[in-house]
Amino acid sequence: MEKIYKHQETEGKWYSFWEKKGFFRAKIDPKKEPFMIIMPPPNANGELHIGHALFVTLEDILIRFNRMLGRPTLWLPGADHAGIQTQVVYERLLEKQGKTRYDLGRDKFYSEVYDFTMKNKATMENQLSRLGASCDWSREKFTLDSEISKAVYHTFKKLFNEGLAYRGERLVNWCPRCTTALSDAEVAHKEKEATLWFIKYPLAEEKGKFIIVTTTRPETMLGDTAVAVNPTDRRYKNLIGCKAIVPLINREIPIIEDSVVDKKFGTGAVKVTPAHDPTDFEISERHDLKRVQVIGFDNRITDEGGKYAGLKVNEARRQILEDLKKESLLEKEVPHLHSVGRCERCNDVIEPLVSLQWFVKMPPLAKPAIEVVKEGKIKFIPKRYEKIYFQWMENLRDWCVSRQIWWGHQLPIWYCGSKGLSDLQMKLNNLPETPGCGEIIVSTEEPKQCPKCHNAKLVRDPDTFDTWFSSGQWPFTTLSWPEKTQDFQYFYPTSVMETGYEILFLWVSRMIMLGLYCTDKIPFRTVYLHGIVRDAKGQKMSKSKGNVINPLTIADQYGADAIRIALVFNSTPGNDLNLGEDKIRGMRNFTNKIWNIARFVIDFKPDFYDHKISTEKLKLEDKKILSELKKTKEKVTKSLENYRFSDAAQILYQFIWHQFADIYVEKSKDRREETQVILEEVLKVSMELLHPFMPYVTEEVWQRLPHEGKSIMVTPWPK
RNA sequence: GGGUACGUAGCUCAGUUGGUUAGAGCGCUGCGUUCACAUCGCAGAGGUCACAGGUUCGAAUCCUGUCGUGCCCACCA
Repeated sequence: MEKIYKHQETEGKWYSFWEKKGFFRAKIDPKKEPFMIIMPPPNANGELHIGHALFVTLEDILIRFNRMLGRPTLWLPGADHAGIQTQVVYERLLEKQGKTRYDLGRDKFYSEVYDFTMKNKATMENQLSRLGASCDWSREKFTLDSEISKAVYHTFKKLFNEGLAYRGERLVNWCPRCTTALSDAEVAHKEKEATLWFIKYPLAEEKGKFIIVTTTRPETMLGDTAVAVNPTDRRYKNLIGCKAIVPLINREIPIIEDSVVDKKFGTGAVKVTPAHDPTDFEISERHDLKRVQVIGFDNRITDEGGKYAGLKVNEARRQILEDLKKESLLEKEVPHLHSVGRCERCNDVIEPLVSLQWFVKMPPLAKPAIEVVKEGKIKFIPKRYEKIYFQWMENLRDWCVSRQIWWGHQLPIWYCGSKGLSDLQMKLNNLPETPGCGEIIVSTEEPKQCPKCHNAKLVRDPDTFDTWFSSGQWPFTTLSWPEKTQDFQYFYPTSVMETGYEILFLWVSRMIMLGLYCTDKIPFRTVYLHGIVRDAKGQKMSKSKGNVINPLTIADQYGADAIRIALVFNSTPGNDLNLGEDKIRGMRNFTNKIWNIARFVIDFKPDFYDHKISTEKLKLEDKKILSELKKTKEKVTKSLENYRFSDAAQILYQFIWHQFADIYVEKSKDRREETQVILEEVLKVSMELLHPFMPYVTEEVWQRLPHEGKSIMVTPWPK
């Protein structure tokens, strides 16, 4: 054997060996209890990053461990079309060529993005393989596969028929850059230093007197339809019911009372802009106020804004402040810290706007989803995330599932004639007006005509589903639901959902809700949440900081085994982990240590030695290493059963390096004929225990030792 | 404002229901290469477990408070 272990030569060899032998393919055995993980489908719009390497490692450890335990084991891989994110990525590529999606048109854009996605998907599959992912490629799925789409439509139809999906005009989070509505979960709030302006609104009845309101967004005053104060605020008691005048546009608006107003904030009087602020929208519902939309979907002031019409929001703000100053209506301005919502995908500032969208009612879906966790039917690791989950689930607003983008599942909704569409949809998609009765038809297949008026010219809703609406059904759509296939019957509910804590709300909660709703069963029994991989100093990895560790480059350099074990060594569930090249190098050294123990054991060929361990001949050191091996077996098994990957890895590291190599191997040197069989046994079992963590080097060594069976991968877990 | 987590060796972090001299990796110091491995070995230094109280026979671990840090959520006009 060579002096140095060459991962470049072994890794590819063993992966294709395993694949050819069909070891990744799950086989149903009704007599045995299955183990199954649905792989969180990576977004097919780029390459794998270190976060993917972490999930591959954790899931592959669980999969290989359970497979060796003899359970029929399925790890189902997939890829996500990742709606908005992919569309943003592709639009940025187009931008470099000076183009927009509108230059291509919907069909061409879709097919280009499709090709782009397929290319990325193929790259990622290759990268997953390189990391040793022992998933069942024969069952691979993509979120836009036709059966998956059908299942997604089926679910929506069910929701619609049962009154849980509805269309409504609501205040939604609007991303001007993506030109789409977003769900609450897709908006990231960040604190920002801003200004709080105090603006004088003249009183209509008393000349020369004012009520002073405070705002961080003076430009929205164009859409003010009231001034609100707290009912218990004595300062304004006799103004309630009076009128104020919105400066610059001279609109007369009522002064009203509403308990949502905080007396202590600013002057205690707030301007109410129902069309552009969630709180104000609610006030308008309580007081039946008009909603004047002054900011358009293009982020410019609408015609309602009088002389400011057509200005961009920022320009309008500057102009309005200037004009207010001229009229001496700007009382003062003070620095103010407040949070601004941004689009999670493109980072543009979110504009709350009223628009007609499709929603899914949350409370009826959330209730059972809370119960199954409370009852312990689904367990979270670590447990503290259960509390975070409850808090979120108990305060859910209805879920806006329609997106005004082109990349994704187009809504399975048809309207009889264009009047079913909103003005926004007509404009964004440049659609012609067509006659019809306006009937709404939700169907998994294109309907031939309107059931009401028999009009055959139906218009399909141009919007697409929120990506998370389809991925929220991933645990069962991948198993061919709603058909009750053998795979579905046998493997569902799945065993573990292993994913990052950052998508607890976006994804995990939706899977639980939709899983229960669609299948009447929990989608998985355990939720294991991992943290974010940071650099050696705990900084978030980013291209601009130049501290990104590319898992594939690192795997080339140090081996997939090294990066895998580095990712679990000394890290804990639910917490972020720091990873530097030093740590990976250290694990490469561990790989080489294993290799050299193997050289010592395997390259020695005594003329004769007994191939069975005979208890009478055992010396103290032999007994010691064998009993340590036994303890190691027990501890590693227990740790893996309890998802304590780091413990298991450290136990093995300590045992192999410090007890086996440093002590026993040294002591064995004087009496090789007697110890050879023990060396072989200890090494073989060590490899088997380590295999889930470091699949390649363990296979390479195992194959060179006396063994039964074809591969370490399918050998029984040491007892 | 609410929630949650963290503060342990120079650095990065483990430490599962409280129990003997508190651990690992990297780094550091000294010595050592024919004889598996310098991607190595041997020996070693280094911590009042943020701080202050409390519970206990016993606390890094449980409780209360203080200081500091991170993250999440929220209708912070």
